[in-house]
Amino acid sequence: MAMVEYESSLTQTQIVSILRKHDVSSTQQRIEIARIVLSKHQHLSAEQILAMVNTETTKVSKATVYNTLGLFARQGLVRELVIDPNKIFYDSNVSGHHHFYNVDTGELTDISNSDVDVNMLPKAPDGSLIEGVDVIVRIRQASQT
Amino acid sequence: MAMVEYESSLTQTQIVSILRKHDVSSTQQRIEIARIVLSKHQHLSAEQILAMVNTETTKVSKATVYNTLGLFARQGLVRELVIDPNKIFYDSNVSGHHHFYNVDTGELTDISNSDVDVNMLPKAPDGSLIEGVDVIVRIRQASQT
DNA sequence: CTGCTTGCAAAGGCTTTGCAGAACA
DNA sequence: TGTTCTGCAAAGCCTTTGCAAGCAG
Repeated sequence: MAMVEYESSLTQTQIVSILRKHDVSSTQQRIEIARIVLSKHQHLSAEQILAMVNTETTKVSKATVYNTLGLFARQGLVRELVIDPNKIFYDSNVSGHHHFYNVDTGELTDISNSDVDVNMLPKAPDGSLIEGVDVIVRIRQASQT
Repeated sequence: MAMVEYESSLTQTQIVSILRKHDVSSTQQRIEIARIVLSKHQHLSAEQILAMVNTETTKVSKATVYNTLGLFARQGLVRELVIDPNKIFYDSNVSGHHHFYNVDTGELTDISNSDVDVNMLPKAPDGSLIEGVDVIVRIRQASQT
């Protein structure tokens, strides 16, 4: 009773397929982590993922969680969000979108890409090319007066 | 010989005045740090600032550099840039502008505010208000083929 | 003088690493 | 069976903190 509640339910087979598509070989632990991270679009810290994974059946060590998340990020399965000075957030939504960051609560909220219109005039300097654009809208609790 | 080369030269009096304007009382160390940080628009890590300050006459401890930069940020003298997972950059350019971030080199370059047109459609959720918008354009070395 | 500031070093939080045992193909 | 992966704990990096001595007004 009282089991996990994922929004989208990815089958083990689907997860394995996704991992393989990103050149990540499947292991029990990676599947568990992927299940948490990929099933739902949200922003989780390594610490949170560690906790969520270990609420479940399988126990995964801290080292493996960190290493796996780093691997996932390198392989493009998740996106690393660097917003908070002392925590990396992992976002399974790899497609272009942006974020509200509540500086008071540390809360992170999605902004749909279509809600932000960024007209980039400058081209990347030198011989560099644009890889992505992150827009972080820092918000703060409005004073209730 | 072989002295420092600051772009704009702020006099001690000017620095003191700026600090005071931001409710920061003046001390020898804060003035030294401010001289480095405020004289020129650039992106420096605490580590770099520590090194630059201690190249000079006055020696400032690591703790004081970190604490002072935190203080400066809180008082609006500088802006903390959270872009690199394991380093905070301090930007003396407090006015609205954005950044190129070269993921290969870690290099940070300014984008003038006028070069980016962000049309923010979504309003901040709840009773929150927008404090600022950070746009980070991740760039990467173009493959020379 | 009285309080704020500095500095040293130790502590702290997050993440990475080394290496032996375990799991996978 | 060979290779890759996991896990534990220790190490590492950046930053913060505690507390005594020092400087500012």
